[in-house]
Order: sequence, then C-alpha cells, then structure tokens
Amino acid sequence: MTVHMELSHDNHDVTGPVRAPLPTVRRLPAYLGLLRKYAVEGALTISSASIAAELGLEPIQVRKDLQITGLSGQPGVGFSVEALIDAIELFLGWDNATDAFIVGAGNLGSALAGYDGFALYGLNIVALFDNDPAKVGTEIHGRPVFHIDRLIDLAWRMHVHLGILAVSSTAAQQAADLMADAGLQAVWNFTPVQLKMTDGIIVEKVDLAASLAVLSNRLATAIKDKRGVHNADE
Amino acid sequence: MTVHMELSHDNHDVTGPVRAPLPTVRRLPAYLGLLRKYAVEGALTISSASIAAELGLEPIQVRKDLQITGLSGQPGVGFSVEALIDAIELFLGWDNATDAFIVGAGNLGSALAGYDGFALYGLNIVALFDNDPAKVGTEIHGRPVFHIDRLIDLAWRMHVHLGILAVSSTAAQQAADLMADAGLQAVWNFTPVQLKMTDGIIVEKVDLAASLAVLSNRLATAIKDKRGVHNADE
DNA sequence: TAGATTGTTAATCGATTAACAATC
DNA sequence: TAGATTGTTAATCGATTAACAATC
Repeated sequence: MTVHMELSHDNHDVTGPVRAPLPTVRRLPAYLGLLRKYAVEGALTISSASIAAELGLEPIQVRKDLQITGLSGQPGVGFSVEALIDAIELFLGWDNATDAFIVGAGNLGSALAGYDGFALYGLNIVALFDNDPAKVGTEIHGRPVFHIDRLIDLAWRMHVHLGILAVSSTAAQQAADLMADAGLQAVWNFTPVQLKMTDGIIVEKVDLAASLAVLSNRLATAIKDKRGVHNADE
Repeated sequence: MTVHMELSHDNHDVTGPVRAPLPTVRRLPAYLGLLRKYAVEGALTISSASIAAELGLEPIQVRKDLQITGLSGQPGVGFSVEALIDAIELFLGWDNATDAFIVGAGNLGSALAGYDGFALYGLNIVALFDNDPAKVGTEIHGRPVFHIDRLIDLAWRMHVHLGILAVSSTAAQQAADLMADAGLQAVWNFTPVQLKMTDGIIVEKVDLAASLAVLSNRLATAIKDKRGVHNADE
C-alpha cells in the first residue's frame, strides 16, 4: 500500500519553480474584478459555473485556473468569495501596494499617473522622471516630477523596484538601461521598442501594435468578407 | 498521376475563413518594424535566421508566421524585404490608413491622440468625442473634440468604422453601446471593462490588468525566491 | 439521501519545434 | 557544384476541454 503525501500548491522542485501558465495568470484579474463585485453585493460563495457564465469562459477552465492560487473549493458549494479574493491577490502580489516610478512625463506618462484604477492592481505611483527642465519640479496628478538624473539615487533611497517606461521610442533603450542601473527589478514597457535587458530584469511589454494587429486583421477580413457577399449578390 | 493545383494563401473554404493563429498575428508588427529598419538601411533580402536572431525567436517560427501573409521566400536567398513589408501591411490592412475616432478626451484619450506612432500602424485619428462642455469645441493634438451626441451623425458622414474607447470604467458600456449605434465595426477598448457587445462588432481589449498581472506575479516570485536564498545562506 | 459542485485523469486541440528534402 | 535557406511533414509541447468519481 502506498501513502500519498498531500502536496497542494507544490510550485517548485529541485530544478526551480514551475511557472504558472501565462494565459491563466492573464485571466486572474478578470476573476478578481468579478469576485470583488460579488463581495460588495454580499455573496459568500461562488461557483465556477457562475464565474464562467459572467466572463464567457468554460467552468472547467475557471477551476483549472483557480487551482494555481492553491485554494480549494468546496464540492457542492463552490468557492469562498473572500478567500478567493485573498488567494488571487496574494498570488499576484497585489495584497500590498507596490511603489512604482514612471519614467517619462509626456502624454502617456502623465495619463498613467492620473489613472486611478492602478490602486485596484496593487500599484502606487510615487513619482515621475523626465529630462525636460520645464517639467522637473512640478507635480502631475499630485506626484512630483524629478529629473531623470535623480533616478538612481531615489530608487535606492525609496526602495522602489518597479519602473513604468513611457518615454519616446528613441529614448527608450537608454532610459531602460538607466532603470537597470538604478536597480529596478522590473520594467513595465509602454514603448513599442523591444528592449535588450540584462538577465534577471523582468520586462513586460504593453504591446499596442500587437493588439492593434489583431483588431486590424479582423477588421480587414470582415470588410473583405462583406465585399465578397456584395459581389455575390450583384 | 495527380495534378495538384497551387492554392497558396488558401484562407477560406465552404465553412468560412481559416483564422490565422492569434500569436502569429500578434508577432507580425515586430517583423514589420524590423523589416522597415532593414529597408531604410538598404537591405534587399533578409533570412528567417536573421529575423529570428534580432527578435529572439526561432527561425522556423518566423517562416511559419510569414506563411500566413501568402508570400514565399527564395531558398538559398531569403525573403524580399520590400515584398515582405507589403505583404504584412496588406494582411493587417495597414497599407491604407484607417480613420478612427477616440471616444473619451480625458487623460488617456488625449495621450492616445498625441501618440504619433499610430501612423506606422495605419491608424489616423480624425476626432475625439466627450461629454464635457469645456472640452467640446477645442482641439487636442490638432484634432477636434466633438460632443458625444454627434458621434452617430459624424461616424456615418465621415465613414469611420473604428472607435477607440478611452472613457472611465463607469461610462464604458454606455459609450460602447453608442459606438455600436453609430455603426462602428470595431472597438479598441482601453477601459478595464469587459464589454457586452452585439455579435458582429469586433472588440479588442488592451488589457493592462492582464499585462500587470504577468509582471506582478513574476516580481512576487522573484522576491520570494530571493528571500528563500537569503534564508538558506544565513 | 439527492443535488450540486469540485478536482482528477484522460482526450483533444492548437501552437511550436525538429528533421529534412527541395530549391535557388 | 557547393552552400544557404526555404517550405513541408511529422513530432513535441502546452493549454483547453471532456468525462466522471469524490465530496459536501
């Protein structure tokens, strides 16, 4: 007879941590948003079927996804809304706010500084950086703008590990290198530039071009299809 | 003996068009950007191996991806830079500029109106819409701001089919419904809201939360790992 | 107990990668 | 011809989905 040890949340072995599937991680914020809505409405539990129905997914996919948080549901009942919120927040590191710098105080940087939704994602913008003397010393959406030369100093002093890159394409790589020198561990890249970074620095790109490509291709196909139907009709 | 008809770019059959793999479509803009750089430098041909090396991909993946454009390379030589640019632009519908409206002239909408990179993606912002009387009648980055009530009228008159949604979360669904009423065929959704749209309207979401989730999870893991090493060392 | 819902195990699906013959 | 590189066919990999026993 064999005894099976229970190894729930067994997220690493000798060779290193087992990476969570990326599509799953990307869906977690949608779950979290829905769960928060349910929590406000006073719901105590929720089933994978209801989550799936609201988000247009399959119940089995919801259950598979939620497993990576390590939380178990109760057969016949569902998942505890509160426990699930906590588990997802913990998994994403959104249980405590993460301080972040915005590098580049132009149109996009300013807009991001003014985006109040970041609080829901555990993100706290503490300052912006720019090389424009006209901007340095001012405040944007209540956050101070410092000269880019002060990035290294202030990153160390304020223990900031995350930088949001929102400069022009031409300045992107140089600014990213400076962020690396400042000891930032992660760069959220809003520029269209494919950054070349030293290993160990986490880079996540908000790829507008990729997103627009999907939209454009579908639109081009839809218009082509419509023309095709037209021709067939006439 | 069987004669095989050549059916390159055979993208649809009786049951409808074969969808191009989404990951492939998302990588096309990166190829396009690199190819344009090569074109400026005067290169006539490029091999899948060089493209792969520059973008950190596998040569075979590059060749597979490029096949959906319908363009063939030349064995022993590579791909024509110019022909490949044209093929990708055509596939994405970026060969002719697409006019677009921005709905929401707040921080984000204004920033998007000022983003000059869109020209490279075949996108032409022609106007913004808002319900704030203080903004209506002004110009943002050279584009007129109209009252949201004029959306339906102007969309028809100007033959605009694409709308960029950049309003607040609370206004998102209502604005999206209006865009549908205005006959827009596609919505590029910059809000965190999961829109409920009638079938046939293309919606592509720029999912900041999903992107940040990937970053946060990696950052949380990295920090946890570091702590683990520390403990083991001490 | 009966009904609801979970988590596991296996099957399917789609994307990536490997091997290599075909071609310039 | 020899070297380089493509496109095809098959193998692998990872994510999604299906079936169902286990559990509340």
